[in-house]
Amino acid sequence: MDKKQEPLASLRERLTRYMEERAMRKTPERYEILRAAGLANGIFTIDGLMKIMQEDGTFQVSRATVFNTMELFCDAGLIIKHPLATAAHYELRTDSAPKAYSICRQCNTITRVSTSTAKLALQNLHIRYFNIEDKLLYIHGLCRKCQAKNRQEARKKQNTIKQDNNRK
Amino acid sequence: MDKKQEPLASLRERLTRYMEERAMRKTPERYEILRAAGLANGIFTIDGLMKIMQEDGTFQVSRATVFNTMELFCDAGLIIKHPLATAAHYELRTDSAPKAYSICRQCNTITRVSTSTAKLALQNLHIRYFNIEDKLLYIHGLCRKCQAKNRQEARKKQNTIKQDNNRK
DNA sequence: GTCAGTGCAAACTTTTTGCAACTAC
DNA sequence: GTAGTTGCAAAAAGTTTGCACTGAC
Repeated sequence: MDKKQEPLASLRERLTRYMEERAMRKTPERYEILRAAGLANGIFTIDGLMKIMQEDGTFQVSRATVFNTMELFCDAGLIIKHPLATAAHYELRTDSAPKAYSICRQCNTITRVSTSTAKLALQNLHIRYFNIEDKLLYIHGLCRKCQAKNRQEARKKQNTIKQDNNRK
Repeated sequence: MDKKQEPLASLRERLTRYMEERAMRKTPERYEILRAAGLANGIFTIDGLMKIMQEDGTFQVSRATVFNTMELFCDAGLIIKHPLATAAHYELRTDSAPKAYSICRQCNTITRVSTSTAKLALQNLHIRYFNIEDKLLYIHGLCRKCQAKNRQEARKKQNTIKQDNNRK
């Protein structure tokens, strides 16, 4: 069995249990969307998920249903929602361990980063009267690509100024 | 001098420097919006900021300009943007120390929390090739109020079921 | 058979953009 | 005077909602 499918199977069970407890209908759409989220393999957007389902092909679900279902999955604790400036990003939530992400303020790319050091510190962090479900650390800044891009543009600009000076 | 005004004065200077370096216009609107952000005293939204400026009265700025200016302030590193599910929240950025927030998944309230323990662990956290500007820890879960509210509703529901059973 | 859930389109909210008018330089 | 900014309104993008239809129970 594909190793990646294991957490997905667990999530599927949790979804079933969640819906049964609340007497909700176990529609094929809901399971299909969860499956597609598994195929996404990491962080994804609604658009991305729609594309995956279209390419995968076997099943068509409307955009509105995907939105509604994502909210259900969030409430059920099956996915994590990252409400970024551009569009909400999601990812499967296989455990409740603290997670860290880098977000580039220029290209808005979000990337999961592994920070075992920070994780340990955050693990036993509590807040009085607040029932913690998730700890998400967002590290904002400039990614490698954008740093390089900016350096190059600064160089170009510098050259233009030099040319201007030579012309005088 | 009002103690609270000190960081604001520093931010004003940084704004001036930022704009001068880029030959941007030091318009009264920009300084006025920064002042209003100081009056907000914590985390605020665009709507909240507009209201503050209306009540404060001396100056009127259009919504679009506030949005544009907030982006400028972000780029200048004067404010932190929290792109939440409901609407973006902002706050003045007086230093680059790691910050933590609790966000209730039910009422969407965001609150700054002091976590000296986590701060220390996050302080010396680095990512290869990534130029870190801010570290924001979001702690998702249920706030005290919503927990109480949910408990109360569960109790009410339980009573209804009991009544149903008695009727039979 | 019933009603929760879906699909579609339309509404809604937040944010961005185009353009004329303005004003800081 | 000129070009960067503002204000307004209109557009865009993302998300939510209303309603008729469908299918899970």
